[in-house]
Amino acid sequence: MRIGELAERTGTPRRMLRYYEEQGLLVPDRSANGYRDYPERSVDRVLQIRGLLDSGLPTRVIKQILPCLKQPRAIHVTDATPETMATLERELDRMSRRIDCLVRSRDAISEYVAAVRRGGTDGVPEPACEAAQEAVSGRR
DNA sequence: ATTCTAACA
DNA sequence: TGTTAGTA
Repeated sequence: MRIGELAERTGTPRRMLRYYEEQGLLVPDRSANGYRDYPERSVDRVLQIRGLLDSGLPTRVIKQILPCLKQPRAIHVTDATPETMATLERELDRMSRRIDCLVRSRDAISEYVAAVRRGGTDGVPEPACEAAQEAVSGRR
């Protein structure tokens, strides 16, 4: 399939699809006319890439483990070289920190939203306001 | 009509 | 990232 179809089927901008190629992730074949030609499996592959990206993994790390990933899903790296394992452990750490941050943000924003719904736009308790501001700005 | 590359602000 | 240009 060509880039347009893959873009629609994965909800990913063509621009990003070309970017992934630049970064060495999904490198498609080229048809005679020079158009990128993606195999069916690309749909899952793009979804997997996006999932990893959304999880905060940098493209360089994804590039490092993507070729080892088992077709469908599940992040089971086939050949676990010690270097790769070290990278993965570092990422695991970052993820945990990120999750903590997200939880704080969710709770703070949730509290703020609840406060606004119950009281007017003005009578919002200071604590909820500050907590939300803090969370949104990524501080702490 | 679609895609391609490259590059601007 | 949007977008535009000039192609194939």
